[in-house]
Amino acid sequence: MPNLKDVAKKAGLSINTVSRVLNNRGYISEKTREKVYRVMKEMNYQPNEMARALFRKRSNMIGLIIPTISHPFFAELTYYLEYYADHKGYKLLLCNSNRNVSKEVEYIEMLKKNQVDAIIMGSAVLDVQHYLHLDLPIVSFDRVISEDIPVVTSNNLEGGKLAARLLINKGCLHPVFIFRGIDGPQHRSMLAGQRRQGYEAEVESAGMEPLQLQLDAEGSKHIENNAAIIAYFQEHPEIDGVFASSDVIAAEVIHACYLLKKDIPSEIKIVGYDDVQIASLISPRLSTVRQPIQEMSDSIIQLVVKQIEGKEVSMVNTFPVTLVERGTT
Amino acid sequence: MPNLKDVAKKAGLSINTVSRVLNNRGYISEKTREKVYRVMKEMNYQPNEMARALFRKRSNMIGLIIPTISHPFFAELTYYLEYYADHKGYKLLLCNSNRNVSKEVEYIEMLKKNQVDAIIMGSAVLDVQHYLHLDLPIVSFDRVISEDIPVVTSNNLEGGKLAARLLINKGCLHPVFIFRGIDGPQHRSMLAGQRRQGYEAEVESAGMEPLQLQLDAEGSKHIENNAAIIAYFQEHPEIDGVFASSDVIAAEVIHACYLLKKDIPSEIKIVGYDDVQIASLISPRLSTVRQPIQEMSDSIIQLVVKQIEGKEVSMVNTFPVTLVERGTT
DNA sequence: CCCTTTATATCAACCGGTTGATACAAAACC
DNA sequence: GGTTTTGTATCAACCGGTTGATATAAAGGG
Repeated sequence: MPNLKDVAKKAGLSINTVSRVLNNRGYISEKTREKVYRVMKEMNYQPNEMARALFRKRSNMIGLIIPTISHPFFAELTYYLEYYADHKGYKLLLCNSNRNVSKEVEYIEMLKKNQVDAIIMGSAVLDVQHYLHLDLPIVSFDRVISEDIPVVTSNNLEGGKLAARLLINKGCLHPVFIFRGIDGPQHRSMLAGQRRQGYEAEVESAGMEPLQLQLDAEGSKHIENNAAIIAYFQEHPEIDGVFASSDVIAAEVIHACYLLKKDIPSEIKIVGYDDVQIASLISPRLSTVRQPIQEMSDSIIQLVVKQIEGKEVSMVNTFPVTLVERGTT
Repeated sequence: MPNLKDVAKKAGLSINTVSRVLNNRGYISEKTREKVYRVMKEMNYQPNEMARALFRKRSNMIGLIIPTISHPFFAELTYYLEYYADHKGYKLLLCNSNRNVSKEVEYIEMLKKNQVDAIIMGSAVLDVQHYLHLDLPIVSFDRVISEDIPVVTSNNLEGGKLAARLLINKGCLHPVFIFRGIDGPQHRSMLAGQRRQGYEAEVESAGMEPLQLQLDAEGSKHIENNAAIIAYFQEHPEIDGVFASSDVIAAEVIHACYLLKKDIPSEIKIVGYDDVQIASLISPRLSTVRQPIQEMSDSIIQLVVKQIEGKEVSMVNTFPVTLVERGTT
């Protein structure tokens, strides 16, 4: 690969002059400029962005840490994050933490060593202290890390209420909230926990008992979840409505119903959360609480860029959710 | 952020000595070594990997270009690619091309400027010529770019045959192959086209006509696909089996059957391709041709690393597929 | 005790760029 | 024509590291 020196030599100029052409700095004659461009094209010269980054102390890279890209929600989120990052001239470094604490620590260190300009945390199992001396712009997703780290989230409380209200309005008398361990009460700071709270509030105010079923956090194997859901349905045959904390869990619930030959929506109604592709792909199509993933991604990137540019940002960025009624209610 | 100079000053040593400790080069006394480590810990020093990369001409970054991370297949592939890359000390730079030619060109240039050590092409709509003067290790996925660029793929021909044979064995008399435009005959070099060929060969040898339905390449909107599938089923009521070129398409077919109240598997049988999460999430669970995504990802990373290290690699790497029979056949 | 090893630390050049200060020439002004 | 202004190109230092060559001191050998 040719470098500036090669270009300069071939053009009969000094390195700095060529660099000046590249950066549009100082006075350069048209003749010189054209010659430089010509030679660059001839040699197929590409500036070394690493060298530039080193000098400028700006890599234009953003580290993205999520539990796993194979989850549809994070896949869609990441798609849009990459889209908006690219628009602003940033590249995305992908990290799957699997919600593993030590992996998260390692990735944060790695990203810092690699001079990313900012980190987007979509997985956050670490304590605040780890972030204090990080000295790097961060945007958190769906979890409050600390008061001075901006967070982007959907209105989970409202989402929980919407889902509960829909089930109630459709005549459910015994709805249950089904969630993964990670989304549960033990992780208070996890904003997704508010889905549960919204659901509880609404169900209680309708004079019903807010039932819950917690699936094993690690048991992402469908079989285990499936067994747990089926067992729960058999123990509680009165259940006639489900609010699942994600569309993927809702799909598992639907499958359990299929196996138990419970008809949807006549015998049991189901509401998911997220509105990812799978929601409109399964049969019947899933009623769900829609998070505006694209807008949220846009916001995340904007917050990242603003912070990098040293501007003020708002700390809590909550996006409205909307109810999407389809075939399961 | 402290740098080597700061560490050296605080430890009362020269920069180079400290660098030697970091790199385990030359003779260093235990005392010196310990002192350096202590000071580094005290200052929370992290070496600047960009500077190291600049000198070593090795960024330890791999560029990944795929159509879109939001497709479940690429999401799972990417999950494992990141996993194995991380194991070998490489980071992944994510690029969604949307199968857009100019995007692909831009991304390739960007990756080159950013000094990635190699590129994994999961999207490849470009001509060979673009890759010729790239002068960078490449591994292609599911598409032969040129003779000297290694490719990793599943045995698509065999997969097509397996699927067709399953449908035939289960008694289908009028099976149809449904695929997206991009996977079709016009892209001969696309190995996924071989799924069709395998299917055709098997169906013909059973004395039946190999029917086909091509969905709009761009119409990734479910609605359009759905309408197309439903229309096809209404025009061809004799259809009693479907081989879909991906699990996502199979899900769309299942949904069309749900709307048309065609019972699966009694009235119509369906086989997908990939065996991604969604296959075991939909109801009934999808029979499909399984690609060994994890092993393929491992192989891709191995090919990448070998090439970076200047070793010889095999050009064609075909992985066996297996039939996974579930509820749709 | 001198000479060779062996251990330890430093000098200086380099990776591929950027940029403030500066030299030099040509054009513009009075 | 001398002086200022403006245009053009170069010098040298820097970003944060790495490394071959070299200097210096301590230990070992005869």
